[in-house]
Amino acid sequence: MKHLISQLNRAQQQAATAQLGKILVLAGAGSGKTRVLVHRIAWLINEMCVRPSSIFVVTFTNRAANEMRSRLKEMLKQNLSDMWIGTFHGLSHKLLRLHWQACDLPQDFQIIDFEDQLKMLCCLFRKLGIDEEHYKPRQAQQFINGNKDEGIRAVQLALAKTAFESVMIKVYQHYEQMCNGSGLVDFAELLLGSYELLSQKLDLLEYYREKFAHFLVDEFQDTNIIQYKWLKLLSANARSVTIVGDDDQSIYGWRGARVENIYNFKSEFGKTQVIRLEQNYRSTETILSAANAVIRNNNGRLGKTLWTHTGYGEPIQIYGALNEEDEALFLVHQVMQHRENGVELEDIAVLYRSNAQSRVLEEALLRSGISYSIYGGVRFFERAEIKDILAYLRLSVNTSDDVAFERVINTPPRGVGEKSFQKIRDLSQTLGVSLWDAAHHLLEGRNLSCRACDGVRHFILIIEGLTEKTKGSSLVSLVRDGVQKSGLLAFFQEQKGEKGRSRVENLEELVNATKDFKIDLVDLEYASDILPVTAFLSYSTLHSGGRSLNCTTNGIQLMTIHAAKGLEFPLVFICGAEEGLFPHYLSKEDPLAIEEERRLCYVAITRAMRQLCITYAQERRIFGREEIRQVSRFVLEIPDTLIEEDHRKIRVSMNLPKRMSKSETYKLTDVGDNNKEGALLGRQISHKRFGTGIIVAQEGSGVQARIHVYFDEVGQKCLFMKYVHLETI
DNA sequence: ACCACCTGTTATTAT
DNA sequence: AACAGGTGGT
Repeated sequence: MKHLISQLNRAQQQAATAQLGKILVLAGAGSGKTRVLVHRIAWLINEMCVRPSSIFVVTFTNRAANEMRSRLKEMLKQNLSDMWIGTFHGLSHKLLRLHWQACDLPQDFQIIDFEDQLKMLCCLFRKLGIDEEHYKPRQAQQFINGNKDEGIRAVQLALAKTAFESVMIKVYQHYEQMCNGSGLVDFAELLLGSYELLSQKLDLLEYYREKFAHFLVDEFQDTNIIQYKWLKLLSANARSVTIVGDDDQSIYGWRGARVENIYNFKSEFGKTQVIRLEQNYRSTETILSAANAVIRNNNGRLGKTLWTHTGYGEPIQIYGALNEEDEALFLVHQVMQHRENGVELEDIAVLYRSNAQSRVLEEALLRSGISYSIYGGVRFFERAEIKDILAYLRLSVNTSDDVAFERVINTPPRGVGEKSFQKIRDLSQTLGVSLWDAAHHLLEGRNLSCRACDGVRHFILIIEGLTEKTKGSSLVSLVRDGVQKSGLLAFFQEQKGEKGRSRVENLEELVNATKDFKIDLVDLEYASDILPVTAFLSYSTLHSGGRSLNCTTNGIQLMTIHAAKGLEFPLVFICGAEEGLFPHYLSKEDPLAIEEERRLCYVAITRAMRQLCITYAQERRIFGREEIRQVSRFVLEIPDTLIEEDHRKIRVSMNLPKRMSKSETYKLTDVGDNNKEGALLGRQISHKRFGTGIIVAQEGSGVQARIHVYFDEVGQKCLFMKYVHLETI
């Protein structure tokens, strides 16, 4: 152990070996916080004789939890299955599974994702006859989740002051009933439910307080109100609480996260030892200075400045592309060049603000033959065909699951159309029973058309067949059965083209995935009587993040900045650094939101170890229309001295993207002949206000004629020929 | 009931 | 540019 500890720096050692009690570790990006946490746990076990079963570790992502567990296993070489380690949601889920009876939940309750939740709310809006012009289901979703994140139930809400509020409260109430009736639990409910469980069943609370004496929490700046209360409740008698966080990396305010939690920790938890980790081991000085320069523009920080002695390294490269296709082309170009210089593709990451940006980049990469993998986006378990088959499985364990019923009663089409389904819905409402039961009643009542009757009957048989299999057979054979008997496989096989093929492939991939699925993946090994399907279904929604199931991590990696948090790469590209995109236009009104965007930028920059390249497009297609864009303010906050100045070489040598060259009004030819269009390209010119520059593009004709000029001093500008007086040099 | 086609609408970020 | 929802023909 001494040997292990000696590998840490002073501050890290201090944190890892601190005396029991409350410890707040302010850990800057790349300062080795995971390392500290792992060593701290190892220290507790080895030096303080703490039993693993009394340790409780909370992280934010499954990835972080897995990494920590495997690092610990390697370091300690002992069985750690008694230690509770997981995400807030994962651990809450575990509590609910273990104590489902005390929570008044059905044993096979299922977790619903965002999409399911929204569908339920849409359904509810129709049922309650709410005017969808004025009130949107999306707003209700926000309202409900927002309140749940703060630990507030519908009944606890203050009386409505506005019409809007009263509608929302009504929806919230009905939504709760609907979830209870169907045995469904949403993400926020996992936390709220387990919080209420602990605060209401005092014997359980006592038990867990006794059991867990040591708490460790990662990414504390991202906790929301209910997570904070949950933690506080559980750790009231703890002998040690170690929290790690960085207020500069708080990027989940929109999900209810409160940075204040980290500011108030000292006063709330009592005597606290604060340790700062400010030495960065990840990035070059250049990258770090850029990050520091950007984040300095935020107010109310706890304040810390990262330093390193790894040398300056490469300057930060900035590329202002003509449009998003040019940006993608540039990326391809750069990646190829780096590959020639011996950089592994795995060491390259491409980060962007929103998922929609990935498409153009993907297309360019695909054309160039550079392999890549994408993290996030439309994730595997969120694909329509996968959710369809999961809906069959959900019904097979719980026929009250109305969302699942609604999803697949007529997928694939089996003659139960809108009319018939409405009958089922009506009956379910008048009798106050599930859609499934209503369908049963309706069959007896002979109120359906022949075709619909056959369809419903067939559907019921499929589900009942699957239910039989949930007990005896293996998970694989159940899923394989579901894929076939549901008719989904055949349905997709008949679909022509790329779409149908990929859907069939995905179904096959799902079957394969179930082969090596183990219950302990869900961390539920204690809930021994849980059905394998239920465990699998829970896993599928809780771990929906992450790459598609086949873990091909070769090639460059594409992901949103949010998804990149906690990761590091030798070479990082940040794409779409434009006003309106990053910072996002929905954030620009609110100064606090802008600060969060800036923190996001800080996170993005600090992912890079050796080299950073930032790109933006001067024109981008938004809603199909081309819009002129401006470079992100965050880029302007980076000092010039850190930035590579000579962009011209790249710019002029680049081919123009196909969208441009196809267009009639935008022809480009060799430089040299003044009579041809595009002849001015590459010419050096001087402008009385902007100074000297180089012409990089030319478009339009007559009065519309304009040129794009890259000026040495002020960057790229678009100028109308008829207004400017230029001099060629 | 289902399919093909048309039209208006529209988007952060994600456990 | 993509997508949900509506329309009209089979």
